[in-house]
Amino acid sequence: MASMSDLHDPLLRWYDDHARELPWRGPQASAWSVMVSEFMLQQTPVARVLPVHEAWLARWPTPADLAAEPVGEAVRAWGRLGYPRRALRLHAAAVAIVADHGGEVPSSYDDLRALSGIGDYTAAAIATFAFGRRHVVLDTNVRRVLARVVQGVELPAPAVTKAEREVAAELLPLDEPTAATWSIALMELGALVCTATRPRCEACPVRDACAWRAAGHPPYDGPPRKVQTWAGTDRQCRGRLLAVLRDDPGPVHRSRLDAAWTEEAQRVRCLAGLVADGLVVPAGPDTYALP
DNA sequence: AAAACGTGGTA
DNA sequence: TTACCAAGTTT
Repeated sequence: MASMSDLHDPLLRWYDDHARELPWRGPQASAWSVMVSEFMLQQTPVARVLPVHEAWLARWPTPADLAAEPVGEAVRAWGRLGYPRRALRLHAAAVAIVADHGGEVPSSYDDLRALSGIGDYTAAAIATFAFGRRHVVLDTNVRRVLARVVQGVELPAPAVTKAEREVAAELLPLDEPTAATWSIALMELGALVCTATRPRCEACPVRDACAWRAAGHPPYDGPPRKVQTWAGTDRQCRGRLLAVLRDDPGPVHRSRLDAAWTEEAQRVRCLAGLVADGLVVPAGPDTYALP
């Protein structure tokens, strides 16, 4: 069993030396900037978030700025980040922040958690990284790092377990600012060194305390991890249809959507789904637009 | 509790 | 080229 100092001191020191400079990090970043980044980073790599985040903050520097616009503008500005419902939810969260929190991003976990699009991870992340609160921040990076270093396995279980949460809670430093740095350092290590494939163990600051390394890097042997299919799926169809709307300034005729996806039954079903989700609105007898 | 939900980079 | 993966949330 590794002692606390075997992990904490080397990792905190490593973060101090190797942390990337990102626009949503550091004392100059607003809570809103942090919140926008967390929405965009849900399942989307940093490199693709960077330019969209910058444009977003330039256009909507506060929640009130976004809340004042039609939600369709948020969907359009979301661009090709993927999972466009996140844009809907971010807009809804901005509206709620104006209505219920005086236009300021709330600082408590519970208030954050109550906003649309904010689950356990994002609430903890915003409370921690924007406000310095002390919460367990358990994202895919942290889970992987702890699975390896503490549990000695290559990858964590498909879903978060109680044991995992307990390990993370025990390791979280008591001091608030240190807890925040610890969490972001764990995430950074997972993103840069302790990666899902081909981890750079030789560059790892906690390799001497790593249970997975000590065990000889045994391969993952848990339940099979499901692979997302893509070609021909509703997800791809929805993406195509929404791209047509997004790339055109005004309402578009149904024929434009028909041209984007040949299989009719699926196209009709997906368009109905987009409308039901609030990502698309009928704008006339045969035209559609962003909301 | 499992499935749905986008997109593009990398090996 | 196919497979895997990327700071999850919702139903």
